[in-house]
Amino acid sequence: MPTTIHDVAKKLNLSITTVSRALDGYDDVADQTRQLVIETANKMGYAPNRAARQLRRQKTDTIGFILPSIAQRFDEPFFTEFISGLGEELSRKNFDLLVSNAPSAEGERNLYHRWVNSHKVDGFILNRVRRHDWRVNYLAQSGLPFVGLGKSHDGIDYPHVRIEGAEVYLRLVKHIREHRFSRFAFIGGPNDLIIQIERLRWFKSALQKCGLEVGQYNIVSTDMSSTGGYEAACTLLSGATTPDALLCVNDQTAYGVLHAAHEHGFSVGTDMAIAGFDGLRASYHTQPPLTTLGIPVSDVAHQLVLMLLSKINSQLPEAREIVIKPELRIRASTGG
Amino acid sequence: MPTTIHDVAKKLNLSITTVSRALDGYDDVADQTRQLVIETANKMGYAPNRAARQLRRQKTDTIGFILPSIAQRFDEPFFTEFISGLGEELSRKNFDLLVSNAPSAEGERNLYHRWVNSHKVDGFILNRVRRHDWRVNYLAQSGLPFVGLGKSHDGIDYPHVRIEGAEVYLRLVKHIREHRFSRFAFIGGPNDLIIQIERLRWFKSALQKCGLEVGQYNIVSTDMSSTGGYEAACTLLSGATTPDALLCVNDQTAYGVLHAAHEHGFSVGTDMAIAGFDGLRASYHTQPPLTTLGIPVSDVAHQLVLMLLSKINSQLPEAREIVIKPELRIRASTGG
DNA sequence: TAAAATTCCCAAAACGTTTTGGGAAATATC
DNA sequence: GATATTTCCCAAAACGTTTTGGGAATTTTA
Repeated sequence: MPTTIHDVAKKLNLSITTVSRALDGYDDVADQTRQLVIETANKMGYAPNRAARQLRRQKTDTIGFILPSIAQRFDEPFFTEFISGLGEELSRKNFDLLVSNAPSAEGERNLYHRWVNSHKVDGFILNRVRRHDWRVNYLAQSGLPFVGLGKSHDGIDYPHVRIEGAEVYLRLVKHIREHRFSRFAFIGGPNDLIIQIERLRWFKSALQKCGLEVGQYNIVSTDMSSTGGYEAACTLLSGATTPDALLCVNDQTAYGVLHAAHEHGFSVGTDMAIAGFDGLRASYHTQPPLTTLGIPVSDVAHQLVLMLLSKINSQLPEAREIVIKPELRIRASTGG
Repeated sequence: MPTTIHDVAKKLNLSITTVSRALDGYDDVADQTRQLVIETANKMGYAPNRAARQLRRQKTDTIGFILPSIAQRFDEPFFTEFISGLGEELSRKNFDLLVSNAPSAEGERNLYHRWVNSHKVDGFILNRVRRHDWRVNYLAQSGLPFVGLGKSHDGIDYPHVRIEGAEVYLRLVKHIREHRFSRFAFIGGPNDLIIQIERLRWFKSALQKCGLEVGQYNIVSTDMSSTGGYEAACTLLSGATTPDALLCVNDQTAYGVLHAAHEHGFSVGTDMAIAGFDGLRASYHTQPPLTTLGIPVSDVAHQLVLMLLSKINSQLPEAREIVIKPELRIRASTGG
């Protein structure tokens, strides 16, 4: 049986009110008393019962992250880094992180409903935002605070982090051109994903600025897994005229593409250029090391947490949008 | 304001007791009434307030997982798969998963204390168990249920999953020998980690059975990250007589080792054999694809959850130990 | 028909906090 | 010396459930 506030009060012959207020730092308790309370509370190993506090305060000091059901496979290091970043910042603020992964689209919906209705979290962090995202609409209507990595086109205003990669994408394409690669292809993800929409736009725009054509057939769609990338690249590289510069929507996809390229006998970096997006740590150790556009995943997670917490603690808008520019990391996979 | 049980009761002119019992499936409420209650509760979007229920029931329906502080970098796909497995099984049982990552050894200790004292979780799942593990001692003494992946040598009995890899390790070594590799080295992790102890033992025993010597200098210790593996391999491969068969304590380490091998001009699979352990999905897409001993990470996580829940719900011992044998997955990195 | 058993429901207590609205003692002000 | 102010503390209510211990109808049994 853990010690309760009653135990502490009894031992000191004080009321539970005083103990509570002493620990919470109210100024209507004598310094001497406060010292005593804090000491004995520590000595007795007292920690407030979370459920009782939540019930009384009507907040949970917990925020929720539900892994989107598109990422069924869940083998993406991106999420590990992201979740880790969330956890870091949250624990610094004495908040907890409740995670769950949705088994299906329907299951995902249920999870959100349950967590909202049963008051389980004070707010949500969204990831893999879609063009029209029911989560955004649902949460906005429910009134629960939330922030997102990416902004949906639903006309709803919410604090978010946005990646601005147009400029750096142009630099990437120019760099690849300098190494005499010219037949570009884009290995993308689901079409309604914000990151897909944006990254594909940057790709197209960069090619255009370099005076290159991009045929529709050179833009393929995957589920953004390594296997998805592998399969897409296999078909792409089996055609008569094959592309020689494969730009991927994320690093994960690029891993599969690398595999396929090797299997088809290409020498990546000389015969062919391959690049990713995200800058996962693992990308440094691929063979050859992968050129990629690095996003400071942990920082992004930190920022999202900070935005969410300030939204929770007050209604003040603070920063509505944080813009982050990726970093071009040139490695051997594009000729170095 | 979410709807409470009072709202439902008032709308139906029933007592909250009856509503509560109807929803909980007690048999002292008329079928007709129950139907009505369930219907209107659904229609009103009622979900029991978690905090209130927890407070009254004295359980949280939440289990905790704290990422060990050794894995600071947190970029290991192993954990993503593992956490995902935990989440899957838990949500199936209507439990939640609270995660946190410890910033330091001290921070880790504090987290456990806080979660235990404030009654935040009904149980813990341990990972990266050490030979002498304070977590095991602390939790056992606190009386909170817990299970672990691996068993510490503290003489404390707790339900756990154990990997039994001696036999399959021998098969791995034999396979590598058949491809004419003979100078073995082991790229391991911290010395007091159970997985390091076990895997190193299997390594040594397999070599012995094949009539091979293993010099002490051919066993190196890393932090089990890709970078750790990279650095260890770099020193190893800079020596006068270099090993030609590098067996790694896990896949993550092997990724770095692969990188180092390529950098030193070796052709992995012909000049040199490299193998991992864990069977991460990503290992299929390395160059060359990595030979590894596969562990069904999701299954392991499921089993751990089941053991923990049965421990929580009753004191019955059920299964005290589940033994799992890795699967030998031969790929090109050891000559195919 | 009376007693016993069953069916269906409910009022009140409890879980462990925080917050409200004072109130007694000590100190300061006139 | 009397009043006003400050200092320090506390009893009780509240948060939204679940559980306890009946109790009033209704049905069955004798």
